[in-house]
Amino acid sequence: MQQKKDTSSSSSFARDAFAGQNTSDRPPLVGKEIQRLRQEHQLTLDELASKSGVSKSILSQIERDHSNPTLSTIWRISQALKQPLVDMLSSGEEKPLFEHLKVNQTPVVTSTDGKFVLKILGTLGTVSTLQWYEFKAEEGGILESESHGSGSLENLTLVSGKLLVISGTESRELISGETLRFLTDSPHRLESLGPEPAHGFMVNLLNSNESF
Amino acid sequence: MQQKKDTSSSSSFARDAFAGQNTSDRPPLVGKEIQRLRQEHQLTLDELASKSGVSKSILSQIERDHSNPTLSTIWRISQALKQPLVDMLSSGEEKPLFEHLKVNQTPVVTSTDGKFVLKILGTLGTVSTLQWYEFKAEEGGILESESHGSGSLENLTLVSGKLLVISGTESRELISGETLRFLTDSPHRLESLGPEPAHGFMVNLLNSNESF
DNA sequence: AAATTATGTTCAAAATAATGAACATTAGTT
DNA sequence: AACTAATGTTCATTATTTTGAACATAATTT
Repeated sequence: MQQKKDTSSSSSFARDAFAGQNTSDRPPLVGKEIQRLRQEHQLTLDELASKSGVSKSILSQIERDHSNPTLSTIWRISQALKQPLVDMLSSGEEKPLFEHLKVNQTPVVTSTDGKFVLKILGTLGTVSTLQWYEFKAEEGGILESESHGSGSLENLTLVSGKLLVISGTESRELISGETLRFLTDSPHRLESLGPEPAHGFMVNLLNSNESF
Repeated sequence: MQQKKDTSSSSSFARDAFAGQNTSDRPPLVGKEIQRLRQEHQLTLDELASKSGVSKSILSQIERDHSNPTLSTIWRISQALKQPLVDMLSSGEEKPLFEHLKVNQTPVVTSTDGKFVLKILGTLGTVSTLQWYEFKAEEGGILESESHGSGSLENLTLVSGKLLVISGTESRELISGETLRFLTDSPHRLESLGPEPAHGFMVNLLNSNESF
């Protein structure tokens, strides 16, 4: 309806609201990524405009981060470029190609008796949480865990040794090479039966959000 | 192209452009999800408004999908609700992460020379796909992989041996006990440097390229 | 070089998202 | 019930995005 008298009109956005790099305290800047994808697809602004239904003028501005696009606009662009919307947004934030954890940087959890050692290899948390570990336990080593919340799932793979798994009232014995999945709604316990040390991997899916 | 005039004030958006469910041919409807999160945090519209800096009137409309929010608006809301922006967009429509666990569609990763052995420990697929493996590779064993799709993440932990990881133009050398995470947007390659066989664990988060 | 074509950028106008205040509705009290 | 307080919705206005057309700038052809 009404326009700023200021003739610099369209560029106020970038300077005022989103100036600078995306230091994760600002909305993601999608411009460069959109431009990259467009050029990768060998499309001109005109072509992308007709494919997406978004005018080429606003495409031009969005690519230069001179506009704060609407959800529907971003979505139409993402469709035309066959790129998941979510990817387009997150790729604005630059992520390092490698993350290299040295031996002493890997978090280790040890049971009270020192016989059960759990190395936390990675975690990933968003809606639900994912964690994975390597574990080593000499004979008699025991790991006790509380419930991880309803719907949480534990996946154990034994590389060597023997392991007794007790969850709630049930129990299983695992031998080398076997994998076991079970719900961790209730407290559970791992016990190395020996004689050789138990060694294996564990992947846990923790259900953080109740929903449904 | 997009919208007609339709004089009836502010609600033309939902009816004309976004009516109905998000059947993945429309932009995601974030309203319900935002409302859910707000209520989960026990916030009123007023409180969320002051926390996020977004006016409560537009919050009300967004929650009812009567407005097509701007990227910066969605972002400010996501910040106030401590929810990754990307999650808010994708969780609008998709199901909970672990409904059913199927051991199916095991990804085909073939060692070129037979010296690299991948044991598939588990897979879990929904919005994004999770796979984990144990691997063993004698000296000189090479595993080549294509890109797993944008946003995919590979997590390698080496239990023993030496491993050379090349992704795109960069490379790293892993020794026993170390962990490496990297994006697998581009083709990548693992090579066992020996002399003892490389043995380790791998967790892959694959980004499914559909939806939105 | 001039003319033509292809591509990207700016301009004024129209559409619509965002705001603050008034209004409506529910929930809790007297 | 009537009153109040709390919360959510609509209204009028303002601020911005989006559009289509005009403009600018290369790149190619004549």
